[in-house]
Amino acid sequence: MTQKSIPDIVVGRLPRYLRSLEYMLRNGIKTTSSQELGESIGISAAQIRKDLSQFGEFGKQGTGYSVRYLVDQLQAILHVDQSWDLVLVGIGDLGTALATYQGFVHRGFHIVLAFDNNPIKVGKKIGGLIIHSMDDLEKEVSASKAKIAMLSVPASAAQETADKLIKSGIRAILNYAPMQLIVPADIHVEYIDPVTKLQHMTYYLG
Amino acid sequence: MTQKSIPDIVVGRLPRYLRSLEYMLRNGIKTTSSQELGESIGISAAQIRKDLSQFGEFGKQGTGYSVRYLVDQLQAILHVDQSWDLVLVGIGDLGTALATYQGFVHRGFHIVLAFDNNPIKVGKKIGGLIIHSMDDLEKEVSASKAKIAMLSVPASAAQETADKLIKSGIRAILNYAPMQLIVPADIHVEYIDPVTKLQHMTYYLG
DNA sequence: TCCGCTCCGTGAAAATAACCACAAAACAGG
DNA sequence: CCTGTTTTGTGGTTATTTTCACGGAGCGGA
Repeated sequence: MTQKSIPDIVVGRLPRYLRSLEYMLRNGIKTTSSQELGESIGISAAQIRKDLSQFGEFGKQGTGYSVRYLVDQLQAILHVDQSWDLVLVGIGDLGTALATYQGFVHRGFHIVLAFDNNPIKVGKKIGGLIIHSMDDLEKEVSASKAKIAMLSVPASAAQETADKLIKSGIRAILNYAPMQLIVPADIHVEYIDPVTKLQHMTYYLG
Repeated sequence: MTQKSIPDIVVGRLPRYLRSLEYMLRNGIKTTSSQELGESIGISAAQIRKDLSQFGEFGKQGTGYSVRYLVDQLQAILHVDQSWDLVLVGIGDLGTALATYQGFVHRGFHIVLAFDNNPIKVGKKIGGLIIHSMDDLEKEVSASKAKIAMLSVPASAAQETADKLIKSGIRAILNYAPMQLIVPADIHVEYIDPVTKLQHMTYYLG
């Protein structure tokens, strides 16, 4: 079946398919087609069929895809048919927003540990979590089963913090700090930098 | 010279080059090479040279690139050698974080208008801005010179809000709502959905 | 049952993107 | 002014990604 590895660019599209399909599911749409799904997310129908075919045959000719079934399959492929624990490091304005954001829980991601190095914040509660000292990071993270961290510390502290997280067993980092992290090859990093996105758009605004 | 249009994927890398170069500039590094720049952001040297060559010749053989000069050039290419006004719609936890985030101002983006439809919030101040009612959105945005909006409203309100923004002269939207927007071809939209990024990573975490 | 539509999965083709490798420019040291 | 080293910009090649287009399965109606 899928012995040779799937291109990362294909994997990156699957969450977008899933998001749109989950929306259909909530709205009671039972069946869809590659055509319809493609139009809803701005991707060609052929592309969607090709992407999905990398993982198996999920549709029926003449009918299309069962939304429920395809959601289940994509969740399994992306391993989001289980709940994931998250670690949150850096409880500034952004970290606070992340800690209280309801969208994570609804989609299977639970923040279980929060850290900040500001002594005034340590011990306080945020979104049901006690803020721990950065000094306890390695101990606490190692003791947890979290494999994913969200990093919302200042750029100047990001690399150092990432190193500690990796040493503590973290395997994937969602980095909100506006800088590139240097990590071992088996650690996955994704970046969220709104300014980078804005600058991409200003190119076209002439 | 560069009459035929530059691939979007190339444009998307320029902000990353710029970010790294600005970091070098702050640290007093006067000169760099495609090799060094590439290593700092995990992109091949050949790729960087090829990308830059789409816009002109910025380096010197044997020497490399003047960091200062290349920063200036990239800023001009991306049109971030000027300040840009932003509109922020949706002042929940995330919107609040965006309103107070210092990283925008430092990199030339100024939030000039903030909107929320919650009457309790309207009239209050956030990060030096008065929160306006959503009812005044079209009037206020049309009167401003902002061309870019950040959208941090609930998914259910995103499309409707985007439509109003576009009607008011907005040409680019940074969408934080976890849903695809349907917009005219000449409107630019970029998406920030952390859950999508997390799901991309869980694929590899098996 | 047969016909007309729909729509998947896929091999082949086309289009894009990334990489390689080299001529030539820059410069430092003798 | 010559030599050795560095590093750009780029034509050519390779690799990846997207699109095309078609056989055939599914389904509904007559």
